[in-house]
Amino acid sequence: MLGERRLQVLRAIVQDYVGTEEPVGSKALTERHNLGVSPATVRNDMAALEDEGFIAQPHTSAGRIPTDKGYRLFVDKLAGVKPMTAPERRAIQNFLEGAVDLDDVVARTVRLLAQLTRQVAVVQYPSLTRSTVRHVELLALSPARLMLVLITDTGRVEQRMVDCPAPFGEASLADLRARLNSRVAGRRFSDVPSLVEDLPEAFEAEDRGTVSTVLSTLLETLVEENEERLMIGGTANLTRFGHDFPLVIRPVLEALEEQVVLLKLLGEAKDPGVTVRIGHENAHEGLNSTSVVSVGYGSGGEALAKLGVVGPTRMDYPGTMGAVRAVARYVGQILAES
Amino acid sequence: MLGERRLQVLRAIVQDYVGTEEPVGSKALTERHNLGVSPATVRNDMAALEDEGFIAQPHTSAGRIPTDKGYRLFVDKLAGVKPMTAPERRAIQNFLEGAVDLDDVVARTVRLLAQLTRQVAVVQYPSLTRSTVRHVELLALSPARLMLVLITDTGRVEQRMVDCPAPFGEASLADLRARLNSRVAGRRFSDVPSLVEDLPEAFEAEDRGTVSTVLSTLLETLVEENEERLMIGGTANLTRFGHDFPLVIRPVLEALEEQVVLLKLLGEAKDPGVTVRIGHENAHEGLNSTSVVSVGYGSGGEALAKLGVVGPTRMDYPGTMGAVRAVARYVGQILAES
DNA sequence: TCTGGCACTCGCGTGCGAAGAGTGCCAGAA
DNA sequence: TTCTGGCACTCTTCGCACGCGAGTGCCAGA
Repeated sequence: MLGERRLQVLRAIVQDYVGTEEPVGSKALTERHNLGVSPATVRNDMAALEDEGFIAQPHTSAGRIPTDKGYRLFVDKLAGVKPMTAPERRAIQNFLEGAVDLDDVVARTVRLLAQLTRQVAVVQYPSLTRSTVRHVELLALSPARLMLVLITDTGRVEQRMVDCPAPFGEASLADLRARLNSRVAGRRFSDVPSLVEDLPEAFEAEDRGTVSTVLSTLLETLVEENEERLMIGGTANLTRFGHDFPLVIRPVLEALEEQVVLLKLLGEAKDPGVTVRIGHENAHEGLNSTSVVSVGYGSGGEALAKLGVVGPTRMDYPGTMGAVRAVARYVGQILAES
Repeated sequence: MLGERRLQVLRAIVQDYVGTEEPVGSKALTERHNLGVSPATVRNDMAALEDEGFIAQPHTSAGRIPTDKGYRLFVDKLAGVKPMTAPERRAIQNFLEGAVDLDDVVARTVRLLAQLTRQVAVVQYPSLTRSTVRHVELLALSPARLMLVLITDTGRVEQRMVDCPAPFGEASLADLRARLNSRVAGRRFSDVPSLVEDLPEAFEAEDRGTVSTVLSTLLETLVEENEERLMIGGTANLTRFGHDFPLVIRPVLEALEEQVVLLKLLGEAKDPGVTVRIGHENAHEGLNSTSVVSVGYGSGGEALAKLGVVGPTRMDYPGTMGAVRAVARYVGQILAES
């Protein structure tokens, strides 16, 4: 069992280490924080904290640095979420409000998060399947070639080419478009499969092949694997990683290039609030020396997608969590308005 | 005036330095390349090359490394473009052919270029204004709110919200959509402004305000500044930059984050073929120790946009130029098919 | 349970010397 | 005139020893 003062010592170690990037010793601790006890006492506490695995020494005769477990305790018990100041909130709102379309919203969000947290920002596009259909458009490019365009209420647009098995008349096209929209507009994409399955039956035999092809293209587009997109930014902040950084930065950059990895990373966070995954808690090996702070965002109650930042385990957790939470909130508002 | 052998010496220096990443000395040169002369002779040539500014010594008693001017001479006179091998060409084609939409084409191109050249890849989306209009769609989201969707023949889709000054009936909407498309479909986006300027006159007075609003939104979307988008990838390759890399990588990452900088960078290259900008030839300061190899690509004769790579000045120019040229060619084909 | 003291460890910076790579220059050969 | 071998010189790099200082662990006493 850890006493109250030991927790204070851990908190002080985390704060100092995050600030100075250098192992922190007992003397420095007593000087910078008025713990009311002597360095010797702090040393005893540190020894205990080390036994429990919350802090470690890089080598004998150096100060202590927090372990992943130590950061975990800090995040869970010792620190809250630091709320944004009013000017910061205004700045966020102003910055996001100028966005002209969804791509722009996402791009601005990435920039904003990267600037606020001074870390690498990751923003997922709103999920297709969890959005609702605003409109489905079908365009005839040539008699046997269609373009299918899906538009969500969040402003996301997906388009696909469809090669028809047989020529498809303008009248049939208009018919299909109208039927399709009357069935699915305003409904959730996840309900689309069941809403359209009997649609071919409403058409003449000669058109059924094409209708089926269109529908299967539509359904393929909604498959999990395709629907997830994301944008990252602020990679220049990786250079602030630390002294040993050439070794660390490589795998991180590689992981960031793999969208699959990132999507899994964000997907793992089930918590409705801000989720923090520290160091080895991240399944991906290249990210073992990073922490990921993420949160869901959405226009209504439900989360449409996730956003977050990736940074060194040695990061300002309260501030980062505050920034991530605030940005998510405003992005949700912006999407609801559009 | 430089003799033939001196040029050979320069070529050998560039090749060795690119391979080994280490300053190359006179002895090593004579051993690895059979120049038919002794190290002493090579030393004299090197002294001459140094006087002319083609090579330099990092410090006395080290080998020579090429200067920007040296690379420039190498690229212009001493090396050609190394064509891709047949298997490489097949791999490129296979990789690009699986693309499902334009975003996918661009994303795949970026990955491909990054893998082939092992450098940072940059791909610009096909220019809007230089494409032709496939379709313009107008959707009523609410009585006074429209969504404008532009689709190009390269598969690019742009959407914008339009807030109407007055409610706009379904019939007027269909009318506007039909008139708009009959005027601009199949035409180049750059011609759109002049094609639509008298369109409001065809409508009732009460609808003219809305029509004008729609048109001005349309024209704004075509403004140069908005129309350029790009995607980058392969930033993990920056870690292969060199030993001194922490200092170099930072400004490069920062420059890469600034789309404006990159767009200017690509825009500067006027050459119809592969363009190489070496070190200080790049206007942007952060990129002074990098070279940019770029080329235009397009479905027809005209370049729709640019793509290229950013890497250390110490790069394999012939190979990189070959890869960039080949990828551009295949991307052009893919876009022409879609 | 806390505190002051003390011996101990160990990383880090510094200085020095040897080794090695590479150069510039010169005199002689082709 | 051009190339070549030889030689002295310059610097960088590496290994090593040394001292300093930060920080620890432990112990006896308050």
